[in-house]
Amino acid sequence: MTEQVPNEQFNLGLLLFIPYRALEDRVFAALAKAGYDDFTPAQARVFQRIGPDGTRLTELAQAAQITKQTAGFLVDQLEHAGYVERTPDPTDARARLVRVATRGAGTVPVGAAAIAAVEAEWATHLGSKPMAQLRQTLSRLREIADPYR
Amino acid sequence: MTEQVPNEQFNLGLLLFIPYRALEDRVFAALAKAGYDDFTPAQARVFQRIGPDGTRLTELAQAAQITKQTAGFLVDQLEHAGYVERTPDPTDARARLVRVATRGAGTVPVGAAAIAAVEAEWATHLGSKPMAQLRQTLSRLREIADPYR
DNA sequence: CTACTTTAGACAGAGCAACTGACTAGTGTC
DNA sequence: GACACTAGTCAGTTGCTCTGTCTAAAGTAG
Repeated sequence: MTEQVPNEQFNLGLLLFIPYRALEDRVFAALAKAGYDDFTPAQARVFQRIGPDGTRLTELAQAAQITKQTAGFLVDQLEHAGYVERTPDPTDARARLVRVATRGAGTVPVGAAAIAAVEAEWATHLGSKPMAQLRQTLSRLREIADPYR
Repeated sequence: MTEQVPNEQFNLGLLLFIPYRALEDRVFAALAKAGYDDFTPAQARVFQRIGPDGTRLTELAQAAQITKQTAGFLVDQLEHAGYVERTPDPTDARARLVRVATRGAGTVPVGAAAIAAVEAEWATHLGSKPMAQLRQTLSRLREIADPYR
C-alpha cells in the first residue's frame, strides 16, 4: 500500500473525517478512563451542543442535524444516566430546557483536558502556527458550512 | 444565540465535523440527483476506501474502522445494488477482492464533480491560499491521526 | 507431512440510532 | 374564538454496528 499521489490521494471529506474521528476516540477513551463509560458517541454529540443556560430539544435536534424524535431518545438516555436534566422553560409552557446536570458537568473538564492534549500533539507535529491557522480556517469555514449557526 | 467568544466557542472536533458533514451531504445530494439514490452513507464510507485494484474485506473494515462483519454486511448491500463485485484473490484462496463494478464506477465522476464544486465554494470564501493550506495541513495531520494508513 | 496457530470471511442474534407518520398540548394571530 | 403553528411524545420501522461462533485456507514448527 504505497502512496502514489502525494496529497490528492484522499479527498477533503476523508481528510476532515480522519482527525475528527481520532479526536473523538481520544476524548471517549479519556472519559471512559475517568469513569464516564455509560454513554455513546451519539449521546455525546447531542450533549456537546447544550448551551450554558440550557437548550430546547428542538434546537439540539437542529444543531446536531437529527430529528426531534432521535434527539428526544438520546436525551432520555442521558437523563437516565444522570448527565442532563429537563427543566421547564419559563418562557414557553410547551417547551423544556435540557441542562447539563451534576454528573454531566463532571465530564466537561475531563473532555477539555483530552482535547487539549490532542491539540498539543497536533501542534507539535504541525507547528504551532499552522495549527492556529487550521483552527482559524475551520472557524471561517463554519460560517458557510454550518446549516444551523 | 450570539457569539461570545470569537474562535474558541467551538472545539476542534466540531469544527472538523461541520464541514465534513456539509461536504458529505452535498455529494449525497448530487449522487441522488444523478440517479444513484439506492445506497446509504455507511455504504458510501466503505465504497470510498476501495482501491483501484480491489481491496479485501478485512482491509476495508480496518480502514473504515468498523468490524469485518459490518463491512461484510455493507458490501453485501453494495454488491446487491450493483456498485461493487467480489472477485477471488489470486494470492489467497480464503480472501476475495472487493472491486468497484460498472454501476459503482459511474458514481465516481459525479462524486468528484460535487466535491470539486464544494471545494471551489470554500476557496472563494476562504481565499485560495488558505484553502490550499487547509488541505496541506489536513494531509499532514493524517500522518499521525490515521490509525490505518 | 502432520499438528498447531493464525487469518479471511460468513452466519446468527442482539442492541442502538436514525427515520416517518400521527398525535397532544400550548402559543400566537387574525 | 377559530385557525395555524410550534414543542415535544408515542408507535412502528429500517439500518448499522456489535459480540460470539463457525468454516476453510494459509503459515509455521516439529
